[in-house]
Amino acid sequence: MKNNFFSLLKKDIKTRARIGKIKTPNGEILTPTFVPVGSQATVKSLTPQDLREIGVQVFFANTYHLYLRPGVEVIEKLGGLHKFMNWDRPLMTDSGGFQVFSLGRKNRSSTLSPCANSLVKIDYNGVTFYSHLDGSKHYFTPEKSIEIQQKLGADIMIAFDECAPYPTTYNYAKTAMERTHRWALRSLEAVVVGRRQKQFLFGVIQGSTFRDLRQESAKFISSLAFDGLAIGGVAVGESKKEMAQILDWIMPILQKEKEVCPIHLLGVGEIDDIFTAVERGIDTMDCVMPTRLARVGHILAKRKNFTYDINKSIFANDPSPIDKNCPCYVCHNFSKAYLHHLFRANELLAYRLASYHNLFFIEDLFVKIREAIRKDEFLSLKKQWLK
RNA sequence: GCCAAGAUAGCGAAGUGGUCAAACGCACCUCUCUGUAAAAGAGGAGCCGUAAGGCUUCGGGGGUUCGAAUCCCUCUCUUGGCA
Repeated sequence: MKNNFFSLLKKDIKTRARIGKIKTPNGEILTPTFVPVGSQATVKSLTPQDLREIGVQVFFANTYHLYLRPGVEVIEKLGGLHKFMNWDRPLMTDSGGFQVFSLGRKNRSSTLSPCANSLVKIDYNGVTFYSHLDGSKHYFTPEKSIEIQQKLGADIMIAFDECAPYPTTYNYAKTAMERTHRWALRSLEAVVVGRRQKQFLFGVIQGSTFRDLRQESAKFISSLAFDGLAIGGVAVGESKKEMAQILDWIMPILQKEKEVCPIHLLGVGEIDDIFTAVERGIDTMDCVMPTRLARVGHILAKRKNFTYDINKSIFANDPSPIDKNCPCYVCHNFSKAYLHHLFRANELLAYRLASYHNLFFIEDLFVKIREAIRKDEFLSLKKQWLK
């Protein structure tokens, strides 16, 4: 089964896990895969060459960040995002919706509605927000987000949505979802085909932790002419059980309504979540986790909690690699003691080596996952990792 | 040898009669991080205790005072200057 954009290569016989291929003007993406986050047109501390070595197929830049700095015009003049940062593989841009809402939520007690504080004002048309850089006032609409994303020129764009906070009331979740739906329609209409090279657009499903809302959202968004689907509003504070539940509610609907269509999970990426998501049919997922943890010295490894803190003094004299089972460049060339030292000394190489390894670890896991699905062994791989 | 300045928790450095178990920075310890305002953030940090609280601290010793890191005497050491 295939269309021009996405093809399904293999379905797991026991779960909804599947292997697919996304075809973009800048190359193909074999799924399931991880999408590292590089909001400011960089996966922090890593070069495009590093990313290639690691096996990164696609990463996730951000409309909000790039719009505020350096500005869309700058990137447009310099030939678009790919050229600007010299990344010639697939690229996604987030709509900026998440930032507008989550950054505005400065006061954490005001979780019921982002409007409870003054930094963000939502109206029927869009969102007024203030720059975290200089406090300047800006207005985003679905059309504006799409316009920026088209100028940036990523292969895959995300429709402008409202991510309701957690916890929230049923009524607010419904309001945010309905707004997301209206904005989805407008996002679709805003796309100017042929403006740049072909860009694909993903619609976002919302509905918080409410079953009927999630299902309604899944049906509505998948009924539209999006190239792909994205699930938003998860990993925002709800339990892992709730997140799995949400996927259980909506994935069958999405896969039925839009049979040949990639499904992205927004903002999820802890190791157990990866299995949860892939098992339910998720094709791509982005997350800051591996890169953010790396920068504070939390090293991913196949052990309890899948992470440990290289800053701990017990590693000061440890000659072993940071992950003895990992074939990556860092694990092949440096000791725990060395990385420990780099972190203690605040040396820049610390962030780079840790980020390199952590991303490699995740990418390598996805290689294993794809291999397992191919052999119908996904569940046994999962069992082996999450015992 | 004389004169001057100084000695505060691992280091640096506030404090100059009570609100000081002692600011602040670094280092240290613990925890947190899921569509990146993140090379971040929160907390701890004399000793005992989960806590309430108790006990011992501001170079050593002695004194004044209801009360001293803070005032006085003395010793030791450090740093300048003069011989």
